[in-house]
Amino acid sequence: MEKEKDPRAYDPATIEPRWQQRWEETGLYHSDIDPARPKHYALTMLPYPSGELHIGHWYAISPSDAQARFMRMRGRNVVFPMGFDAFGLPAENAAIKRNIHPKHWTFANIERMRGQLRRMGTMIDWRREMVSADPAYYRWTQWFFLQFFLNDLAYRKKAAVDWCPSCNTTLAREQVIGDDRRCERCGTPVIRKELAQWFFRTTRYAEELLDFSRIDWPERVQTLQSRWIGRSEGASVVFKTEAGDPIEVFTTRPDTIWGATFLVIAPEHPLVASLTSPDRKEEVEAYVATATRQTDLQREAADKEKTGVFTGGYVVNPADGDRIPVWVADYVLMSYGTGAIMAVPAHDERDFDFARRFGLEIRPVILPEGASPVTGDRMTEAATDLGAMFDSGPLTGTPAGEAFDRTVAWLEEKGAGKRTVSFRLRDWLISRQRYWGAPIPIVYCPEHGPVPVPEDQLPILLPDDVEWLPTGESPLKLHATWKHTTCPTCGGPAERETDTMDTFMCSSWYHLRYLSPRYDDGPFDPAEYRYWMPVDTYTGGIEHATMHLIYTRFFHKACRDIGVVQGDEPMTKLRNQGIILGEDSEKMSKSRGNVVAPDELVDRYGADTVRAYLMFFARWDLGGPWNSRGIEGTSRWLRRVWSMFTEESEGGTASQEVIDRLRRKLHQTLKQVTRNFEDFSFNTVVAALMELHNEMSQSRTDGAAGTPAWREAQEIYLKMLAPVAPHIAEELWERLGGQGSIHTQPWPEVDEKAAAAEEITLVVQVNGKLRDRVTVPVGIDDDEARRLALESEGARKFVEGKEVKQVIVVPGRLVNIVVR
RNA sequence: GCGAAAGUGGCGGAAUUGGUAUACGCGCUAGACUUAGGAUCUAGUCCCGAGAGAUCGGGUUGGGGGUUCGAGUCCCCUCUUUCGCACCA
Repeated sequence: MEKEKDPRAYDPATIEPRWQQRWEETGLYHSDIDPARPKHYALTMLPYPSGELHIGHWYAISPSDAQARFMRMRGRNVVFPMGFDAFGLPAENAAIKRNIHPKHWTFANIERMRGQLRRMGTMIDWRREMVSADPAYYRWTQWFFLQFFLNDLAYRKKAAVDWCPSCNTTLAREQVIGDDRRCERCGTPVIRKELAQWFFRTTRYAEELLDFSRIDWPERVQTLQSRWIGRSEGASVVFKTEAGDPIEVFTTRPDTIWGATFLVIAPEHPLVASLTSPDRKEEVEAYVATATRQTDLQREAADKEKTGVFTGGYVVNPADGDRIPVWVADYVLMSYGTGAIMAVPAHDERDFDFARRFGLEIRPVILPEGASPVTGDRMTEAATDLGAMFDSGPLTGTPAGEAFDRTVAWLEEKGAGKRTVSFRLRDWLISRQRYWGAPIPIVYCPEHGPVPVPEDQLPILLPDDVEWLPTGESPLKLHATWKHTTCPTCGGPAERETDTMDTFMCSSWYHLRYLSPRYDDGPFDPAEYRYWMPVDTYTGGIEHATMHLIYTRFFHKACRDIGVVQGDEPMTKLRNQGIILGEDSEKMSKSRGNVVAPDELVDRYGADTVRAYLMFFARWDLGGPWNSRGIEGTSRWLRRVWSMFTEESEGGTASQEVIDRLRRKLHQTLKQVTRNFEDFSFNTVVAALMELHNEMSQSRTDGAAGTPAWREAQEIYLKMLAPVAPHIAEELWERLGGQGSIHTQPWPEVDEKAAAAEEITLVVQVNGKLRDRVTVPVGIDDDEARRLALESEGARKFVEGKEVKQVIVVPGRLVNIVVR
């Protein structure tokens, strides 16, 4: 069944490798500083070298590449770099499973993925590649850690941290996902562990991170980040224990303070022991022990009935001097606010539930508008709406709108409280008890405590000879010699920090290393920074909204304040692609067997077809299920384009009308494609090119081939096709006799005159319903349009015998006749 | 529970942002070419009704209401799906 190959047929398997090689040889995609041209930094999120590129990588990268190519043709000096986020757990897991060194596994994967990226036909400048696991890179990751340490942005603290028992490491808060608090990577429910760990002070930037006014990021990402940061305005109020110890609480409703009938503190609160009376000691300790042992999953289940225990201690409400009991309950979290709340059951649902359960007093002090007064024992639910204050001492009668401000002012005057803002965001835990990461450049000296490793001793290299089986301790700790060193301060014996850094630390600054990956005097060459930064367009998945995309913004702002970088934001414009699902509309996974392998598709259709189909098959920001039949249509289109450009055709006999129609469609398409590329609306780019191809085919049938207009259409067509399908466009450009590479051609200019129609179809409506269409000259005046509409046959049938009340003329579009 | 996004033919989707709904592609139907077709080409293809026919009428953007000369688009209510957060004081 072997079929004879037609030598004239479109054969991507031949032309694609040929052009890839030629582009590489000529350095077509090298981008260097050029002060004469406006720069454009196009960045797409770097892949993790997991083995090979899957279709999701192609979906993220190839449209981003097309957009970058478009910007280049529009006259920008575009840099489109690529690298590998090469540290991380999968390398260790693979190493354990296959008994190969994580380094070998990782770098073999990188080699393979580089080849795939080349095969994709990307405009990557490979001279700028960075690999985060390369000592030349992580030397500077460690350097950044030192800058943070020296500027009080990194600190070590013993705290209850999230621990993944499967990955055997701590996780940042952001890496714990879902209602059942699972590990972001492996899905195992996390547990709590008390450990001394390194943190970055991300919370110091909480307020600034909420400001998106300088960047063009999707609303969705802004919302996700804002909610993650979780800003609440309120007041901190100090209650005093009978022993005189202050207990600070945070409340968003200071106006309800006269209704506070008890206080609740978290089981981990430092004052639990001192508040507990001897007779309650046993019960309180038992409760605290249980609460601590429980996972957060069990503790934070929202529908769980509230538990708690009375400490036997009391505090004084600073508002009215009332003595109120202190309870311990796990519905109060040590990690938010101050770990203590004033409970106002009348006006807070959680406090209401708790008070009902334990028979505590419910004392209403706010009357929401329209509500009628009730006593506490008759309330069926908390009245959480704002309202006028009553039974509130000197502030009784304060209306809803002023309640908050006046109470805070009153408390401030008394020295009992002040206005504060609380954030949900927590500091970033960066310690990991794993081998395959950048070692934290700290030495512990018995004399001097944690001492930073001097800059000139970086990088702290990872040793190759380790046992990387996870034990819960860092593998570096178990190495015979690695951790033993001397104190940089006193020269005495000391031990290295054996934890490594979260890989999100590596990916927080990779866009800077691309600028000068071999630079030795700093993390990046300042001259390159000045020219290229900030990133103009950043593309990648939305799943990083509250992880990488918060970290990298924090990192940039922190570095700005240290004086390492300039500007307030690292990435000006962000665009997210959606997710490609399997053909069964389920998430792709090996176990489901619904994985689409891009290499097989390239073998069968060629990279250009795969690129074009990925741009065409769905809205880029939404993604959707794969359709293996759909790609045939895109393949067919490129084959037809090939034929249209390569087949000899008679022509030159076309009428002026045919020529005009061709040029109109051509320039209208150019206008649309330009706009769609700017908007990342890739599916309509391809659709428009298909439409224009159809029009050109028709024109050729009508004798347009061989005319100057045909030649113009061919050239513009290829230029518009070039970002989408770079190989076929380049090949056909050469065959057409084009000068140089098509990828360095300027983007064509729209001929507005050609695009404008001489005649338009005027829609005639009667009472808003389409009744006729009339062809009219383009500049027709309203009166004439009205006359033609009223005379049109289609309209007359519906107007006859009725009174014309009104005629609406939308110039160039339609006439609507309103009758009764 | 809170928040966000989406709902358009058999399917993926388009609609210049309030002005011809269903572009483009898949699939399907018929035909041509062919030893053959899961290749290629041509024509057709939202639904209902009438007509031999060209055509003609009616309906249609999850559902219901509203604003407007005119609504897929704006407003209100509602349903469904997806995602994010979830005892955050």
